[in-house]
Amino acid sequence: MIIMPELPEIETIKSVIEPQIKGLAIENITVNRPEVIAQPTDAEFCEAVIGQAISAMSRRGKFLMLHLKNKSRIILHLRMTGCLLVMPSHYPMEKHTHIVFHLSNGKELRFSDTRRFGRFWLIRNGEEDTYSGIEKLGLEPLSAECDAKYLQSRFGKRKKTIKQCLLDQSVVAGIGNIYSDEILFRAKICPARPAGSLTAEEWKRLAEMIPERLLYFTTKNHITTEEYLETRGQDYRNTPFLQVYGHADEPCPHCGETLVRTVIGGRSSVYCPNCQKG
DNA sequence: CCCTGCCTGCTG
DNA sequence: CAGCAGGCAGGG
Repeated sequence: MIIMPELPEIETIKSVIEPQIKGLAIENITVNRPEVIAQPTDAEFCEAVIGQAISAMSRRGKFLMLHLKNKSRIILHLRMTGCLLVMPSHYPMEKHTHIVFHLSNGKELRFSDTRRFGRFWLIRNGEEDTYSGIEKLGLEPLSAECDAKYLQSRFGKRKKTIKQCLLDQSVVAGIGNIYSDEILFRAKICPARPAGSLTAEEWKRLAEMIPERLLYFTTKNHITTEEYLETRGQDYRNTPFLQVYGHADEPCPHCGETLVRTVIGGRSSVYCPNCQKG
């Protein structure tokens, strides 16, 4: 199943890509689609990045960052279909490859993106990032501060549904449409519930299930560098473990009731009407 | 608060 | 060939 990258997938990509590029210099860049570079211009981006070594890679929410030796950083967001691959330069280029970083070991870091929603930003040392949106992100869902008290304080008075709240990156960063459904299923909360109606017990279960599910699916995603390359970074291995997303009209894995698909905030949502009572 | 635009490929 | 998939910005 093709799924869009959320926190567990971004973690997977980082864990596969970082060891392959860390310490290498970016010797040249090929930009096939300049519009993929959102800030600054593609010419300035290349000028600032070429010759720099990559010191580390990190994740924040669904963003990835390449930290360069001169303390500038490349920020990227894969959005729906973005993909990073490290390949020998003679390997056939994936369709929709928009940016290629030519590395000092002869390999290439390639960014491909079918739907072309993914974006790159370059933030120079000392420059404030007012561009990428990374500064507007809320808490990391795996951090200790992201507890029941925090969730209730930020969401507890909202009229919108709890599902829409979980997708609000300015409160908790990294959850998308798939894992919001998976988290709410385990927390036994109907996605259509107004956030303001959740009980103390439900906030507690939700706060527990957010890191539990994200870590679980991150673990299930584990893949070797070779397997990642063979599958062109398209095979997220945790999909067989999804309990509700993609399983509408199938029996609930917990109670057997038929799972229901609805639309909440314009997003396809699947839940169990028995386990997750409205 | 909700809606649209951005994109391509897959499905019915 | 219309409809859908969904992250996020921007606008009404």
